[in-house]
Amino acid sequence: MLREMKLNPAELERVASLFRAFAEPTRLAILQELKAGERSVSEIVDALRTSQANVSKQLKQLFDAGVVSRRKQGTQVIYGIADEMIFELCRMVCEKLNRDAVKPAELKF
Amino acid sequence: MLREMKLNPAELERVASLFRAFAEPTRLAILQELKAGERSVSEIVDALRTSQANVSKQLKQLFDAGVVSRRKQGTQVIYGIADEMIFELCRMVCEKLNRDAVKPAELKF
DNA sequence: TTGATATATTCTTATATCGCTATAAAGCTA
DNA sequence: TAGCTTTATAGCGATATAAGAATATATCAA
Repeated sequence: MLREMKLNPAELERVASLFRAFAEPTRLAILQELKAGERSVSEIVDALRTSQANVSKQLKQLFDAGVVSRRKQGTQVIYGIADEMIFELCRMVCEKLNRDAVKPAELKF
Repeated sequence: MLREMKLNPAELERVASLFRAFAEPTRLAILQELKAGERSVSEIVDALRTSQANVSKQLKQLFDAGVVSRRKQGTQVIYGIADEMIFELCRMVCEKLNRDAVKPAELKF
């Protein structure tokens, strides 16, 4: 028997919170880098155009949201995707944007 | 031939912007109301625990994001879901939260 | 131990946004 | 027209957060 209930405020906040992890261009850029495979923080910094401190901070948010995983390797910290559903989400969002757009250029995460 | 490209900053901002529409509990609560069918603004206000001004503002954000549709009916404005993909997104997010959780209570949008 | 490298954290500033109150605008109806 | 209802908007205070600069922490090498 399927429940068809409305989420309470606390549950809505948890859902909103996970969406919030994807609601920022820098974090999406990080996820794009990790799509090809695991990366150390400095590799991500080199690939993006922002500071190491900022990358570290955004990675922490992604980690706390359960979006990325990490492991220490000597002095480095290697980050990876914790759940592939992330890319399915991004794909669906891009598809919607492409449907809505007046066709400027197709987006594909 | 499938493109496997990285989105540029402007494209990432568009994707982030759509995620942002879902990154707020009040807007999710509105979407939950609309899940059962079209609603006027005042019907939504009655269902939620916030002001008419706030509902109106959040509806505007959802509308601008292409998430809800609207039509005037006399003095009322009737809002509805513009794209059912929304619920698929919410479903996937809830499923991930349920996977991650130490099983407090299953979420289902 | 000293120094170098890699990552995280703290502090600060700037900006965005949530929600409130008050008000405006638009459409009915008497 | 006047008054009522419905919705939208403007202005405000409080809070959140993105990003930079500086600093702290940890690991490794010499």
